[in-house]
Amino acid sequence: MSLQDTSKSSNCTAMSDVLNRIGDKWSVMVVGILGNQGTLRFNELKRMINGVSQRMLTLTLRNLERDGLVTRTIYPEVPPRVEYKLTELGKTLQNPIMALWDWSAENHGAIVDARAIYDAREMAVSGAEPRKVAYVGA
Amino acid sequence: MSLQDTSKSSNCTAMSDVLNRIGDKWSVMVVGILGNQGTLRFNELKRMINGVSQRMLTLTLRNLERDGLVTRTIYPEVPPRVEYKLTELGKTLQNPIMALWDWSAENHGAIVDARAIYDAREMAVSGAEPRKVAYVGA
DNA sequence: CGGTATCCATTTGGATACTG
DNA sequence: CAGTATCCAAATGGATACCG
Repeated sequence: MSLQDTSKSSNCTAMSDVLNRIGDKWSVMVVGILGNQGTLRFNELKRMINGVSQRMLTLTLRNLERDGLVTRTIYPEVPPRVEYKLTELGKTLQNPIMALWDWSAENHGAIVDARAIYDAREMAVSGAEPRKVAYVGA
Repeated sequence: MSLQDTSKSSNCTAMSDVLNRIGDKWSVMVVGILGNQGTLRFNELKRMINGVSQRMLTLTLRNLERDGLVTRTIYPEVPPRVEYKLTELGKTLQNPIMALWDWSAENHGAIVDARAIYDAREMAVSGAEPRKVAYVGA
Protein backbone atom coordinates (compact mmCIF):
# COMPACT_ATOMS: atom_id res chain seq x y z
CA MET A 1 0.00 0.00 0.00
CA SER A 2 1.98 2.94 -1.26
CA LEU A 3 1.49 6.48 -0.16
CA GLN A 4 2.67 7.65 -3.52
CA ASP A 5 -0.38 6.13 -5.12
CA THR A 6 -2.20 9.02 -6.68
CA SER A 7 -5.50 7.28 -6.25
CA LYS A 8 -5.84 7.65 -2.52
CA SER A 9 -8.96 5.55 -2.55
CA SER A 10 -6.79 2.47 -2.37
CA ASN A 11 -5.80 3.47 1.14
CA CYS A 12 -9.38 3.37 2.40
CA THR A 13 -8.65 0.53 4.78
CA ALA A 14 -5.84 2.27 6.61
CA MET A 15 -7.74 5.52 6.59
CA SER A 16 -10.82 3.83 7.93
CA ASP A 17 -8.94 2.12 10.71
CA VAL A 18 -7.10 5.25 11.73
CA LEU A 19 -10.24 7.34 11.62
CA ASN A 20 -12.00 5.00 13.96
CA ARG A 21 -9.61 6.23 16.58
CA ILE A 22 -8.37 9.66 15.72
CA GLY A 23 -11.49 10.69 13.85
CA ASP A 24 -13.09 10.58 17.25
CA LYS A 25 -13.95 13.95 18.70
CA TRP A 26 -12.38 13.47 22.13
CA SER A 27 -9.22 11.96 20.70
CA VAL A 28 -8.68 14.97 18.49
CA MET A 29 -9.22 17.23 21.47
CA VAL A 30 -6.74 15.35 23.62
CA VAL A 31 -4.05 15.25 20.95
CA GLY A 32 -4.60 18.89 20.10
CA ILE A 33 -4.40 20.03 23.70
CA LEU A 34 -1.55 17.77 24.76
CA GLY A 35 0.42 18.92 21.73
CA ASN A 36 -0.12 22.47 22.84
CA GLN A 37 0.39 22.09 26.55
CA GLY A 38 3.04 19.39 26.63
CA THR A 39 2.21 17.40 29.74
CA LEU A 40 -1.06 17.35 31.63
CA ARG A 41 -2.67 15.45 34.47
CA PHE A 42 -5.98 13.68 34.13
CA ASN A 43 -8.11 16.35 35.73
CA GLU A 44 -6.27 19.13 33.99
CA LEU A 45 -7.23 17.56 30.69
CA LYS A 46 -10.76 17.04 31.88
CA ARG A 47 -11.10 20.68 32.79
CA MET A 48 -9.75 21.82 29.42
CA ILE A 49 -12.03 19.65 27.33
CA ASN A 50 -15.46 21.08 27.56
CA GLY A 51 -18.15 18.51 28.19
CA VAL A 52 -16.10 15.35 28.40
CA SER A 53 -17.17 12.86 31.04
CA GLN A 54 -14.68 11.07 33.24
CA ARG A 55 -15.58 7.81 31.60
CA MET A 56 -15.03 9.08 28.07
CA LEU A 57 -11.76 10.77 28.92
CA THR A 58 -10.47 7.58 30.49
CA LEU A 59 -11.49 5.51 27.48
CA THR A 60 -10.04 8.02 25.05
CA LEU A 61 -6.72 8.15 26.86
CA ARG A 62 -6.51 4.36 27.09
CA ASN A 63 -7.08 4.01 23.39
CA LEU A 64 -4.56 6.69 22.53
CA GLU A 65 -2.06 4.97 24.78
CA ARG A 66 -2.81 1.63 23.16
CA ASP A 67 -2.27 3.13 19.72
CA GLY A 68 1.11 4.46 20.79
CA LEU A 69 0.11 8.11 20.56
CA VAL A 70 0.15 9.03 24.23
CA THR A 71 2.23 7.96 27.20
CA ARG A 72 0.76 7.52 30.65
CA THR A 73 3.05 8.01 33.62
CA ILE A 74 1.90 7.09 37.10
CA TYR A 75 3.64 8.65 40.08
CA PRO A 76 3.12 6.42 43.12
CA GLU A 77 2.22 9.21 45.47
CA VAL A 78 -0.73 9.97 47.69
CA PRO A 79 -2.88 11.34 46.27
CA PRO A 80 -1.96 9.70 42.98
CA ARG A 81 -0.61 11.74 40.11
CA VAL A 82 -0.90 10.57 36.51
CA GLU A 83 0.57 12.54 33.66
CA TYR A 84 -0.14 12.30 29.97
CA LYS A 85 1.89 13.51 27.04
CA LEU A 86 2.28 12.77 23.34
CA THR A 87 4.71 10.13 22.14
CA GLU A 88 6.94 10.85 19.17
CA LEU A 89 4.33 9.23 16.97
CA GLY A 90 1.68 11.34 18.64
CA LYS A 91 3.66 14.47 17.89
CA THR A 92 3.72 13.66 14.19
CA LEU A 93 -0.07 13.67 14.35
CA GLN A 94 0.10 17.20 15.68
CA ASN A 95 0.39 18.85 12.29
CA PRO A 96 -2.62 17.19 10.63
CA ILE A 97 -4.67 17.81 13.77
CA MET A 98 -3.70 21.44 13.99
CA ALA A 99 -4.48 21.94 10.32
CA LEU A 100 -7.94 20.57 10.99
CA TRP A 101 -8.25 22.67 14.12
CA ASP A 102 -7.34 25.85 12.29
CA TRP A 103 -9.71 25.00 9.48
CA SER A 104 -12.49 24.52 12.02
CA ALA A 105 -11.90 27.84 13.68
CA GLU A 106 -11.70 29.56 10.32
CA ASN A 107 -14.71 27.98 8.66
CA HIS A 108 -17.10 27.18 11.44
CA GLY A 109 -19.03 30.33 10.71
CA ALA A 110 -19.43 29.45 7.05
CA ILE A 111 -20.80 26.05 7.99
CA VAL A 112 -23.29 27.49 10.43
CA ASP A 113 -24.43 29.91 7.73
CA ALA A 114 -24.73 27.14 5.15
CA ARG A 115 -26.87 25.13 7.53
CA ALA A 116 -29.19 28.03 8.14
CA ILE A 117 -29.66 28.56 4.40
CA TYR A 118 -30.21 24.88 3.75
CA ASP A 119 -32.71 24.57 6.57
CA ALA A 120 -34.57 27.65 5.42
CA ARG A 121 -34.88 26.21 1.95
CA GLU A 122 -36.03 22.88 3.31
CA MET A 123 -38.58 24.65 5.41
CA ALA A 124 -39.90 26.48 2.37
CA VAL A 125 -40.13 23.31 0.29
CA SER A 126 -41.86 21.16 2.82
CA GLY A 127 -43.98 24.00 4.07
CA ALA A 128 -43.31 25.01 7.61
CA GLU A 129 -46.53 23.31 8.59
CA PRO A 130 -49.12 22.27 6.11
CA ARG A 131 -51.57 24.70 7.56
CA LYS A 132 -54.88 24.82 5.84
CA VAL A 133 -55.04 28.41 6.65
CA ALA A 134 -54.58 31.20 4.33
CA TYR A 135 -52.65 34.05 5.67
CA VAL A 136 -49.02 33.98 4.91
CA GLY A 137 -47.18 37.07 5.87
CA ALA A 138 -48.71 39.93 7.72
CA MET B 1 -13.20 33.60 19.01
CA SER B 2 -9.90 34.38 17.41
CA LEU B 3 -7.83 31.96 15.43
CA GLN B 4 -4.73 33.81 16.43
CA ASP B 5 -5.25 32.76 20.00
CA THR B 6 -2.21 30.67 20.85
CA SER B 7 -4.22 28.66 23.30
CA LYS B 8 -6.26 26.67 20.85
CA SER B 9 -8.30 25.19 23.65
CA SER B 10 -10.50 28.24 23.52
CA ASN B 11 -11.78 27.06 20.16
CA CYS B 12 -13.11 23.81 21.54
CA THR B 13 -16.68 24.71 20.70
CA ALA B 14 -16.06 25.30 17.01
CA MET B 15 -13.76 22.32 16.84
CA SER B 16 -16.32 20.15 18.54
CA ASP B 17 -19.09 21.23 16.23
CA VAL B 18 -17.03 20.77 13.11
CA LEU B 19 -15.75 17.41 14.24
CA ASN B 20 -19.26 16.13 14.74
CA ARG B 21 -19.58 16.29 10.99
CA ILE B 22 -16.20 16.05 9.38
CA GLY B 23 -14.68 13.93 12.13
CA ASP B 24 -17.06 11.30 10.88
CA LYS B 25 -15.45 8.45 9.02
CA TRP B 26 -17.71 8.45 5.98
CA SER B 27 -17.59 12.23 5.60
CA VAL B 28 -13.81 12.19 5.49
CA MET B 29 -13.94 9.46 2.88
CA VAL B 30 -16.38 11.35 0.71
CA VAL B 31 -14.47 14.62 0.88
CA GLY B 32 -11.18 12.85 0.27
CA ILE B 33 -12.45 10.96 -2.74
CA LEU B 34 -14.49 13.79 -4.25
CA GLY B 35 -11.48 16.05 -3.91
CA ASN B 36 -9.44 13.54 -5.81
CA GLN B 37 -11.93 12.53 -8.44
CA GLY B 38 -13.74 15.80 -9.02
CA THR B 39 -17.31 14.78 -9.75
CA LEU B 40 -18.95 11.45 -8.98
CA ARG B 41 -22.36 9.89 -9.11
CA PHE B 42 -23.99 8.26 -6.12
CA ASN B 43 -23.15 4.69 -6.99
CA GLU B 44 -19.66 5.58 -8.10
CA LEU B 45 -19.02 6.95 -4.65
CA LYS B 46 -20.63 3.94 -3.07
CA ARG B 47 -18.36 1.60 -4.99
CA MET B 48 -15.26 3.54 -4.03
CA ILE B 49 -15.99 3.68 -0.34
CA ASN B 50 -15.47 0.25 1.02
CA GLY B 51 -18.22 -0.92 3.34
CA VAL B 52 -20.54 2.05 3.25
CA SER B 53 -24.23 1.24 3.15
CA GLN B 54 -26.64 3.08 0.90
CA ARG B 55 -28.31 4.57 3.90
CA MET B 56 -25.11 5.92 5.41
CA LEU B 57 -23.86 7.33 2.13
CA THR B 58 -27.15 9.14 1.63
CA LEU B 59 -27.08 10.58 5.14
CA THR B 60 -23.44 11.58 4.82
CA LEU B 61 -23.99 13.34 1.51
CA ARG B 62 -27.06 15.15 2.82
CA ASN B 63 -25.15 16.45 5.81
CA LEU B 64 -22.20 17.52 3.71
CA GLU B 65 -24.57 19.31 1.39
CA ARG B 66 -26.27 20.98 4.33
CA ASP B 67 -22.94 22.14 5.69
CA GLY B 68 -22.09 23.71 2.34
CA LEU B 69 -19.24 21.33 1.58
CA VAL B 70 -20.77 19.39 -1.28
CA THR B 71 -23.13 20.26 -4.12
CA ARG B 72 -25.77 17.87 -5.32
CA THR B 73 -26.90 18.15 -8.93
CA ILE B 74 -29.88 16.21 -10.18
CA TYR B 75 -30.28 15.59 -13.89
CA PRO B 76 -33.92 14.94 -14.67
CA GLU B 77 -33.32 11.93 -16.85
CA VAL B 78 -34.44 8.36 -16.81
CA PRO B 79 -32.80 6.64 -15.15
CA PRO B 80 -31.94 9.51 -12.83
CA ARG B 81 -28.41 10.83 -12.57
CA VAL B 82 -27.16 12.66 -9.52
CA GLU B 83 -23.70 14.11 -9.33
CA TYR B 84 -21.74 15.23 -6.32
CA LYS B 85 -18.73 17.48 -6.10
CA LEU B 86 -17.01 19.67 -3.56
CA THR B 87 -18.00 23.29 -3.14
CA GLU B 88 -15.33 25.97 -2.81
CA LEU B 89 -15.61 25.59 0.94
CA GLY B 90 -15.32 21.85 0.56
CA LYS B 91 -12.17 22.26 -1.47
CA THR B 92 -10.54 24.24 1.32
CA LEU B 93 -11.13 21.24 3.54
CA GLN B 94 -9.18 19.15 1.07
CA ASN B 95 -5.78 20.06 2.46
CA PRO B 96 -6.46 19.18 6.10
CA ILE B 97 -8.16 15.97 5.00
CA MET B 98 -5.34 14.96 2.72
CA ALA B 99 -2.81 15.67 5.45
CA LEU B 100 -4.74 13.33 7.69
CA TRP B 101 -5.07 10.79 4.91
CA ASP B 102 -1.36 10.79 4.22
CA TRP B 103 -0.60 10.51 7.90
CA SER B 104 -2.91 7.50 8.10
CA ALA B 105 -1.25 5.72 5.22
CA GLU B 106 2.16 6.49 6.63
CA ASN B 107 1.55 5.58 10.25
CA HIS B 108 -1.10 2.92 10.18
CA GLY B 109 1.55 0.26 10.52
CA ALA B 110 3.05 1.88 13.60
CA ILE B 111 -0.36 2.01 15.23
CA VAL B 112 -1.08 -1.63 14.51
CA ASP B 113 2.30 -2.52 15.99
CA ALA B 114 1.69 -0.39 19.08
CA ARG B 115 -1.63 -2.11 19.63
CA ALA B 116 -0.07 -5.54 19.41
CA ILE B 117 2.57 -4.59 21.98
CA TYR B 118 0.01 -3.02 24.29
CA ASP B 119 -2.31 -6.00 24.05
CA ALA B 120 0.54 -8.43 24.66
CA ARG B 121 1.48 -6.54 27.80
CA GLU B 122 -2.12 -6.43 28.96
CA MET B 123 -2.39 -10.14 28.38
CA ALA B 124 0.67 -10.79 30.50
CA VAL B 125 -0.57 -8.60 33.32
CA SER B 126 -4.08 -9.94 33.48
CA GLY B 127 -2.77 -13.50 33.46
CA ALA B 128 -2.46 -14.92 30.00
CA GLU B 129 -5.90 -16.46 29.94
CA PRO B 130 -7.14 -16.80 26.41
CA ARG B 131 -10.21 -14.89 27.36
CA LYS B 132 -13.03 -14.71 24.91
CA VAL B 133 -11.28 -12.99 22.07
CA ALA B 134 -13.26 -11.51 19.28
CA TYR B 135 -11.17 -12.90 16.47
CA VAL B 136 -11.23 -16.58 17.31
CA GLY B 137 -12.86 -19.07 15.02
CA ALA B 138 -15.45 -17.96 12.61
C1' DC C 1 -6.77 12.10 42.53
C1' DG C 2 -7.64 9.04 39.13
C1' DG C 3 -9.76 5.90 38.14
C1' DT C 4 -13.39 1.28 37.69
C1' DA C 5 -18.05 -0.82 37.54
C1' DT C 6 -22.75 -0.69 36.48
C1' DC C 7 -26.97 0.89 34.69
C1' DC C 8 -29.56 2.55 31.12
C1' DA C 9 -31.28 6.06 27.48
C1' DT C 10 -30.02 7.56 23.13
C1' DT C 11 -27.74 7.16 18.86
C1' DT C 12 -25.87 4.71 15.21
C1' DG C 13 -25.98 1.98 11.42
C1' DG C 14 -26.65 -2.44 8.77
C1' DA C 15 -30.24 -5.23 6.46
C1' DT C 16 -34.18 -5.32 3.97
C1' DA C 17 -38.02 -3.88 1.27
C1' DC C 18 -40.17 -0.58 -1.55
C1' DT C 19 -40.46 3.70 -5.03
C1' DG C 20 -40.20 7.35 -8.82
C1' DC D 1 -30.20 4.83 -10.62
C1' DA D 2 -30.81 7.00 -6.55
C1' DG D 3 -32.92 7.15 -3.27
C1' DT D 4 -36.81 6.58 1.11
C1' DA D 5 -38.89 3.88 4.95
C1' DT D 6 -38.80 0.67 8.57
C1' DC D 7 -36.97 -2.48 11.77
C1' DC D 8 -33.95 -3.74 15.13
C1' DA D 9 -29.18 -5.05 17.07
C1' DA D 10 -25.14 -3.05 18.65
C1' DA D 11 -22.33 0.68 19.96
C1' DT D 12 -22.04 5.04 22.36
C1' DG D 13 -21.89 7.71 26.18
C1' DG D 14 -23.84 10.20 30.39
C1' DA D 15 -24.99 9.53 35.33
C1' DT D 16 -24.02 7.45 39.40
C1' DA D 17 -21.70 4.88 42.93
C1' DC D 18 -17.69 3.10 44.79
C1' DC D 19 -12.49 2.07 45.31
C1' DG D 20 -7.08 2.22 46.01
